[in-house]
Amino acid sequence: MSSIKYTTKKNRIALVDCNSFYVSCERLFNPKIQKKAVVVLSNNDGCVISRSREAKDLGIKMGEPYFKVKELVKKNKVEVYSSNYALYGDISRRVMKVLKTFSPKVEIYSIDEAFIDLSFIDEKGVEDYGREIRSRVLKWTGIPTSVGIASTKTLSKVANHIAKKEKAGVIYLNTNIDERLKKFQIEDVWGVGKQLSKFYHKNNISNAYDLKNVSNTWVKKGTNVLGAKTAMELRGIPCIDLQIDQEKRKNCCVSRSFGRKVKDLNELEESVITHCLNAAEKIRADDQIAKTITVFIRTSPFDKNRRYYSNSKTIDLAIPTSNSIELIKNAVKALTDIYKYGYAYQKAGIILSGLKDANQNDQNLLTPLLENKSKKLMKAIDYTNTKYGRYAISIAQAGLSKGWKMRREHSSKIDTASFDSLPKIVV
DNA sequence: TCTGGGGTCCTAGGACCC
DNA sequence: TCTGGGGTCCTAGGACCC
Repeated sequence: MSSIKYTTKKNRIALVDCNSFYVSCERLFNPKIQKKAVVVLSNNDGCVISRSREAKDLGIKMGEPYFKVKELVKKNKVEVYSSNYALYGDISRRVMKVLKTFSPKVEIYSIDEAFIDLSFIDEKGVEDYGREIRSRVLKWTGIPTSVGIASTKTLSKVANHIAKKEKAGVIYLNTNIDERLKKFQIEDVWGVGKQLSKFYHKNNISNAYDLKNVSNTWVKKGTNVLGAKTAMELRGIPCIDLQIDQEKRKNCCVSRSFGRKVKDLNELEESVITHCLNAAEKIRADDQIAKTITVFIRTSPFDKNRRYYSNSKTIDLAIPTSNSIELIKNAVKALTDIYKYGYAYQKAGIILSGLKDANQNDQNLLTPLLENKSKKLMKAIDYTNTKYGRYAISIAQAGLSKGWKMRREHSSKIDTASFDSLPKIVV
């Protein structure tokens, strides 16, 4: 296993994970749903993606299609919310800011969780430190969290999982590790998904302890280097480094399911152009340019009565760019190539890839000339849209009707950037 | 009727070169 | 009839994550 780098230094890593994050965000601004069963739905009100403890206890599963639990929801008076990512993103930034007061080394792993290096904290004091993290985040942001602490990222994930399950708040996985791992199902291990679970079960590895005790060569042969890293980490040998500095994204995807089926090429075009505008704006905000653009469309994979069609087309851009007009031109070309008449489309999207810093684009003599021409226009559009709201300036092809737009029937309409939605206190 | 969206990393295999 | 071998680079697709 010489190919896997690891250190033998004694680490302490905490994983802080917000409890039912989206639900907790909605609860912040709505005291009435504090003790109630609450769920938050994915885009298009499609699936349940966040559940309060009470909703979990009712048997509502993560990722379950909303229409399948509608009856249950009605019967038990579950509060239902469409997702509000602007709000969750804002609260997330506040939580992360608090976490950074506890350690110089914080990896923001997702919208609702972060790894924190606590190696500098004494072993005896680390559990108390974890409790302090919980209470400060709760006090300063109102968001409840669970904290798992262990010697590797994978083990801190295990500890966090246990903390949530046992409602313990903080778990420091330091003693009786093997006993804990024996009760930890293999499919719950970080990095073990559906396929790997199947493979491990077939080979009589059914819990984390089993995986910890098989040979590295065997794991690597049967899976890949990531599988072997997971096994090593379960042994307490750190193989997955903390990623402190936020690297810029390498791809940028914007896609949506439609609120209703779409057959018409013009409507598909409108949606693709709208996605294109959003993606271009995103990468410009990071000062990036794209090398290629991919357009994809598909019909519903769940509709058994109709033939499934899914296709995508990637275009290499002659000159990498973040220019909306240029990107749209290529997107429309790609869409026309893959569009087939007669299908009821369910989703469309675009992916900008091969992203790099705009100022690195120097291999082409023409580049500065062409880029400058449009840079000012793009800047003006971005500025206006930030100041006066999304879509203040758009382009005509993006359409105005947008009959294909997604459903959002349960929005709380909370906007933390707007005074209108601040809670009112009546005295 | 109604099933999300946005990422990362790894690997196999093709293209290409000498 | 007989059609090298080894290296690099790139990409599509798969698996995983939240």
